[in-house]
Amino acid sequence: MSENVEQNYNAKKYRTPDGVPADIVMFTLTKRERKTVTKTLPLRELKVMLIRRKKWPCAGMWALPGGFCQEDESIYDAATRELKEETGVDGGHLEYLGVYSTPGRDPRGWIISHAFFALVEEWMLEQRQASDDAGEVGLFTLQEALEELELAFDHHDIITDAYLRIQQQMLQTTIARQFLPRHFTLSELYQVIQTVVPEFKEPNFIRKITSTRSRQGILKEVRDEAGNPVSSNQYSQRPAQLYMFTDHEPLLSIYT
Amino acid sequence: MSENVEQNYNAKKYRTPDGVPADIVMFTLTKRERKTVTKTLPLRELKVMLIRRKKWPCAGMWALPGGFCQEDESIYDAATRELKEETGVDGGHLEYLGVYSTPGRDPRGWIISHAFFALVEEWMLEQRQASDDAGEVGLFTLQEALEELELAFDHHDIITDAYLRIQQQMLQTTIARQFLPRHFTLSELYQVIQTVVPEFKEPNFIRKITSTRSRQGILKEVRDEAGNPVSSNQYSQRPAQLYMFTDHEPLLSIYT
DNA sequence: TGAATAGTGTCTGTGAGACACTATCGA
DNA sequence: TCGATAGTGTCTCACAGACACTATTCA
Repeated sequence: MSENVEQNYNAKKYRTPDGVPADIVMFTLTKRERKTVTKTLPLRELKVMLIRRKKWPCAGMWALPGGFCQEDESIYDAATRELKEETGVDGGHLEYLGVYSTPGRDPRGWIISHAFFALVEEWMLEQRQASDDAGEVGLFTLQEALEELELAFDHHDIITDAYLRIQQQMLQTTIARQFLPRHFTLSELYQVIQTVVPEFKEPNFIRKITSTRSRQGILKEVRDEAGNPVSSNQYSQRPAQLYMFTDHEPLLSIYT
Repeated sequence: MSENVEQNYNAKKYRTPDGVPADIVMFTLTKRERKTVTKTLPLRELKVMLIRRKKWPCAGMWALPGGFCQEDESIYDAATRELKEETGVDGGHLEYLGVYSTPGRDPRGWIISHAFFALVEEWMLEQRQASDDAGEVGLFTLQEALEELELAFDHHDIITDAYLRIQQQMLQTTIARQFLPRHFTLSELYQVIQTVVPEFKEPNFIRKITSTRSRQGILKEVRDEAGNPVSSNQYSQRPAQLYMFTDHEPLLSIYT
């Protein structure tokens, strides 16, 4: 019974885990300008950063970046530290995903891994590629990562879960802002959503999002000092109204 | 760097955690018949089960039931096992909540706790109250647990998080089914939602939920073999149509 | 002028929301 | 007949969804 375990508890009297790492699924949205006669939206792709392992176990296989948690930090602290070590940046979106603890998942012993996912900008990962102790680093599309690569440990499961989670978050929260500049056009927003969630189809997207009720205050138009709407023609011939996210996160319900 | 840690990894060469417990926030919806002249809905209250600790640390304080994870099981297995030990039942809703790892959260050492929440029926907890090795067991409303009791470790945080999570899940998934019989009336459903999320107010609940579009197929009417609608007057003079949940879980989006 | 993207006009159908009204049954 | 819950009638307004149309800019 749990109470007996607790009342007799004494560190090292029982078998304890051999390590508690934090592994991070680092997503980025790459953006490549297209060479066309007229202005167009850039191509965007959702990619995940992996490193090729050099040592046992799983030498030569691709794995998530991560590292062991230390006694004087929380798991979240460890993930923050790893993210900074890998990208050179603190800040950005870092969110807990879950725990992976199936017995035998790591040949080194009883290793309980905590997965996070991070949304980072592409240039942050380029720094990482320059660092030398890193080993080989790669940016892969989700399809490549999940269907073509040989992944270490249970990282295939972790990436699958992270992909599902980021898709859900993309539709239910405003994390799209992590992949956009502060001011953006509705086409850009739509493109970001569709890049992460290809199933998302809204033919009347602009219509719906600009009708006050349904956007529920998550967006507002950008206006200059004089109160005039601000638009941009960076990606199109005709200038498009710029929008920004508000601080409001709506509460969804299946019953309303 | 994480790679160096990994390449030199050797169990017990580094400081490792002193234990990885699973703690469970067991919610139940109590149901008490009211003595009135005519039939009425029962009173319902959301409660959480706590046990009073008998030993150091936090002796005498109220704590979440839980126990240490063993090497040959996953954290989820450990939670399942604990849930069964506490309630005598396997099955029911058990869901991962998160990890609690702030340094110093447990005076016994480096203890990383994994929290779950479970939705159980009241009678399952009564069995637990009968078992003797258990120590004192109590069922408390959320307000009592969070504002009046002295809680062990960081269990106040865990219960707060679990409460927010169950409220979110109540509105965004069909976990309400865990608190209802297979066939139920819309008043019962509304009451269950309101018990868990008091802020939820829908004056036209029946109207909205019975209009095909907005209920999105999560509910369907109960019909008998002949295809006639089935109703019940268990809680009201006038019989009410019975409904049941379908297997459909709708996908919500802030953008549609 | 044509290509490419940004938006609007307009119509139909349907849900939201409010509020008063009727229905059913048993005490 | 009254109390208590279940459910409907009806009205207004706003949004959803479709589709054709106009607007803006630059090569």
